Amino acid sequence: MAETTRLSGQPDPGRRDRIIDAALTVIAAQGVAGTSHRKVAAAAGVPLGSMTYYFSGMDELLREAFGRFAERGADRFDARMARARTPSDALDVVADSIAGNADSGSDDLVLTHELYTLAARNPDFQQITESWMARTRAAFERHFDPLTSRLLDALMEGLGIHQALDRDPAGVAHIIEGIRRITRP
Amino acid sequence: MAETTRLSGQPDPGRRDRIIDAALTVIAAQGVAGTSHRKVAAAAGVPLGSMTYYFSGMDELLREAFGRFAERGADRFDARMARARTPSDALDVVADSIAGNADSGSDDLVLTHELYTLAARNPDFQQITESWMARTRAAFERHFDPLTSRLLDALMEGLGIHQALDRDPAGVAHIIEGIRRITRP
Amino acid sequence: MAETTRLSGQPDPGRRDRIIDAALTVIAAQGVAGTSHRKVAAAAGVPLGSMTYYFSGMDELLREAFGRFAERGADRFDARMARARTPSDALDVVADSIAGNADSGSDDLVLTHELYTLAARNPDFQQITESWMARTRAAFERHFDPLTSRLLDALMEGLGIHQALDRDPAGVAHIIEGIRRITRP
Amino acid sequence: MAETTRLSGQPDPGRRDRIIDAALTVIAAQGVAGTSHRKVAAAAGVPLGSMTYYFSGMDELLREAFGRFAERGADRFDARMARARTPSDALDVVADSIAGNADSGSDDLVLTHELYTLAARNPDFQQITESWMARTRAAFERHFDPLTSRLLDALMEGLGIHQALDRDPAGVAHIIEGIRRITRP
DNA sequence: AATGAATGAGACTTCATTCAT
DNA sequence: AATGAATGAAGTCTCATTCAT
Repeated sequence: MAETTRLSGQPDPGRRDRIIDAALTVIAAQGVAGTSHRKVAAAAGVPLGSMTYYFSGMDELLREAFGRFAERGADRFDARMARARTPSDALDVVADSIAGNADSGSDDLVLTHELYTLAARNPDFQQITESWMARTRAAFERHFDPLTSRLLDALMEGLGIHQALDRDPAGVAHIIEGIRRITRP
Repeated sequence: MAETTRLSGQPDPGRRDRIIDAALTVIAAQGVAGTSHRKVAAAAGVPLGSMTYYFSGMDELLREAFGRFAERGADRFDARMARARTPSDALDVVADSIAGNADSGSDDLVLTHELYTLAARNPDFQQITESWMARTRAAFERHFDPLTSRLLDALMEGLGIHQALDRDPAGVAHIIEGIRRITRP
Repeated sequence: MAETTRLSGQPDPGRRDRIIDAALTVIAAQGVAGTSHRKVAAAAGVPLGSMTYYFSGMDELLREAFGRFAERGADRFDARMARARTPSDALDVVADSIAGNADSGSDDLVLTHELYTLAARNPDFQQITESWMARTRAAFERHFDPLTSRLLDALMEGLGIHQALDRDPAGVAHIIEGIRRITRP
Repeated sequence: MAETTRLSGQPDPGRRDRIIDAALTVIAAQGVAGTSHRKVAAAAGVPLGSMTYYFSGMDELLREAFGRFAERGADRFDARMARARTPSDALDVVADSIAGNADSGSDDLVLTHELYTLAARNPDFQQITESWMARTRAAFERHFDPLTSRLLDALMEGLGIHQALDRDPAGVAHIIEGIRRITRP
């Protein structure tokens, strides 16, 4: 992970970014509960002292990390929806997204839940989920009316979660049937 | 919380239960990440040493606490669905359940997310969510076919989450429309 | 280790003995530093409460355990020396005893050192080593004069220790040569 | 033991060494079984947190402490043997060394036994005793052939131990006689 | 006579944060 | 601007011992 050896005291413009990415890695692996300055510093290959130099504390680090995570998720979904030409294409994208959650230990899934957990208790993080949700719905609204978009978003969320937590997950056919029903006025 | 002074070493049959309930209280307030033996012991009004006397470690405590939480949730939902005489009654129950999530800081919501977060990484907790989901679906299947039950469950999950994380949550009318669509073959 | 299930409160005459033997097993495996009432109780298959019922504390237990260990060691050596008919036989016994220490992790070796360590600091245990030494010398004096016995005992001790701690231990021929020299006036 | 008050966070180059020496003091007084981070920290006059800052755990501390102890012992013996001009001088050194063990509670004796006890079970410590023994023998081999050196070393070891554990220890005359015999081919 | 229940003390360790450099 | 050194607080856990039964 450390590219070239760097002399102490040399400027290192990307360092803050690297720390944020390392934080996401550590959180995915050990959970927010198991994340510490030390572990993140080790994962990022930076001295421990950097942690409180670049971030006021663990909270700021978590906020930035999950902010980036949500933004990336929204960007990705946005891009895929932008490529969809017809509502039918859009539904395929949704079905694919849900089916992609299938393996329960994926980093994305884990991080999503960690974020929701923080958001359930803390307004700072709720703001992150709120924006993410808004962008997802906006992406839907390229193809569907607002109510349908909202319902579709909720169904996707619920199916995605169950997909991951279920030992006998729904097949693609069932997912498509759900999408079909919810998008039919 | 401590009723009568108790002599050292005296049996206290309800103590284990009290600790589990206290754990849920602490988790709801501070999250799994912020939960410690000390805090739970203080909340339960028991000495710190009791914690590892009754539980092999924090893990066992969390497992028991969330197991109880899930069971209670399933019992409650089961009971409400059992009282529903017609599919229409059942849908009312679902709509009520979802709308009940409205306040984002509710203990139930917070605990649910904490549980999902654990389940996303740990099979022991996944087993808890799995059973919960199974019981919820069984309750649905009193009134609907299996596929509809599964979709309804997912929609309820997704709407519930968004209900809580959304700053401008869906109104009851929208929820009902969603239920209507998903239950219509 | 537990033979037949025994009802609580039933007399169990051998229990004290079993605890002492279990203590030696635990000490051999984990050292005095790693020995606790709990571990010994578990090894002996008796309730924890028995420990302080039968023994005033860890000290008494250690004293009894090492007392028995030393006695057994002395008995064994005594018996072997008693079977020796000539001084030459006796020397063979000594050589065999020393060579027997070869594997450094043997229980006897470990326990011997644990005992010496206690004796180096505590008169109670010094009394145990003192008696053991006295019996060993008495066994020697069946065949040798007191001074030779004493020297032989010391050489046996030293060779035994080095035998065990040395990665390239002395061969039997060297041991015999040592015995030859020390017994020659 | 703490000289001047020191501001929190200030470097203190000698501290690691002081902890190691304090550890030896505590071990000599209370045994490995009775040694804890707390006690060593108190003896060294450092905060408890320093213990795991400087040493990965108790094991590393013990290894370093006994490593230093053995090295010092070997240095001392080496120096004394280096001053011996003739084999006869050398034998005097040996006799003195053995007689020096006379008081059973001496720190050196106690520490030696603690070390042997650890070495009997743990290869890391066996390596320490092994090097010590090698250096002792090398010192002997300045004056004697290898076999005699080895036997002499063993006799010294055994006499030293018995000297300490014996309530009626051998007099110097006996010790000298032993040395005389073992060095006579 | 014997023990299950319980706990206070203390074990090791991790950690976020401070501070002089 | 950046960090290595250091520490107090708190974490989990083990333990010997006490006591009512």
